[in-house]
Amino acid sequence: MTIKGSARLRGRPRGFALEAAIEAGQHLFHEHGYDNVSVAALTEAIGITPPSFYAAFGSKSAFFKDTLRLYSASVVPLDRFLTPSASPLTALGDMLRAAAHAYTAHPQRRGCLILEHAKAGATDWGIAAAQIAGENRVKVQAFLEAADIETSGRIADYVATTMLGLSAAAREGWDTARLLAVADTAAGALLCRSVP
Amino acid sequence: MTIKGSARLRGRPRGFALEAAIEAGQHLFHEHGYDNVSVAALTEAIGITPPSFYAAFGSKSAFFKDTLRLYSASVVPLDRFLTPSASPLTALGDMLRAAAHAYTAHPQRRGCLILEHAKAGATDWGIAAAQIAGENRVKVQAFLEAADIETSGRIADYVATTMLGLSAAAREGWDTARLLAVADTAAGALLCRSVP
DNA sequence: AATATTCTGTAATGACCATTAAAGGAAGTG
DNA sequence: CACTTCCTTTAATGGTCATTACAGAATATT
Repeated sequence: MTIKGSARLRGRPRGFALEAAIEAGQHLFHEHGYDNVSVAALTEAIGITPPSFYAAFGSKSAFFKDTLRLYSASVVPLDRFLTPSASPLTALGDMLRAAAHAYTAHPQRRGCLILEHAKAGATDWGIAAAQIAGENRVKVQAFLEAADIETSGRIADYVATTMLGLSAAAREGWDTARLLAVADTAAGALLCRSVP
Repeated sequence: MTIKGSARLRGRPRGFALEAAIEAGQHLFHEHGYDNVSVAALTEAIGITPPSFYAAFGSKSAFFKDTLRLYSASVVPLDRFLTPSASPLTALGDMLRAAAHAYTAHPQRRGCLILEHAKAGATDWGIAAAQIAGENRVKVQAFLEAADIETSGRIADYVATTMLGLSAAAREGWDTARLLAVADTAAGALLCRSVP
């Protein structure tokens, strides 16, 4: 019944797959939010008991950070859009449109797992989410600076705010078409008077 | 020690002011969010004990709805901007700039109390917040339709999303200048290619 | 086979949560 | 003054929460 074989380990083998457990937790956190997901709900979804959960992941917040890592590595392909191919501002518009799609792709799990957890106060899991969000904003700004775009900070802030708005609107239940129209409008704003 | 005299009432008079209590609760909810404010914290801030709280307000969520009403009646002067004075799109831009200011006016209590609570799942307090947010969006759209602006729904959605983004960015700690620059960019987008 | 090591299950821990039962206090009405 | 009505206080209620002792089970090493 062993599943993941990094092998070489001594004692009783783990009876469940780490990655599948993290994915199940990611889905729960994404749908309901950190505070509304209990450890009991997590262990039931994974199919294990609390001691197995704590032996494998340490704590609820540490497990949440694992799901954050999996999410940012798999769901948000930021670097796919930040390539020096076409016009940089067009690329950002495409990124906004992709976000509009991604944030409404699954009827549950609306919005962005990272952004929706980045406003929590001083909790360590909120800080972790805010840090990833900040790193992504820095990537956007660096991408603009590399393309010699003036007011890169201002445009990066505008894009980041629009992503926050799209994520929040998705969580309020807006459908793909409405979010896509908003992304189109924002993308047009980038092209129109980007350096006022 | 009676404070508010609606008089005419029979029994022992209430030992605290209703409105001051609601304002204190509004500040706590705004700073920490509904779930992170316990009834114990509320009663301590007000200076009363739980039974007085429940006798006066019924429940925590009913009290929160009271704070929502006070907030939307006092803090968000939406109708101030939706007057048929200048250009409608300019008015919306001014509204966005005012939001950027309001959402960062108090170092605690960042963002919009209503918008930040409008994404909660099926809780009655979340539904109440979402309803107020929806009503405000309808007001914006009606304002645009009254001015014979085409694609009023699309523009209302763009403005609503921008407000959501501004509120979320404020909660992440952005200062007034950054939010104001974002609002300027969004306001420019409204004027530039509003009917694409 | 013996032992060390790691996982798993049952069941509990203490903390906090929203809410309330019961009794006493303060005002009005008769 | 007697009585009703409403507020306030103390102290509890049952529930859920994240986390963990403890004992048993499964694997590796010796």
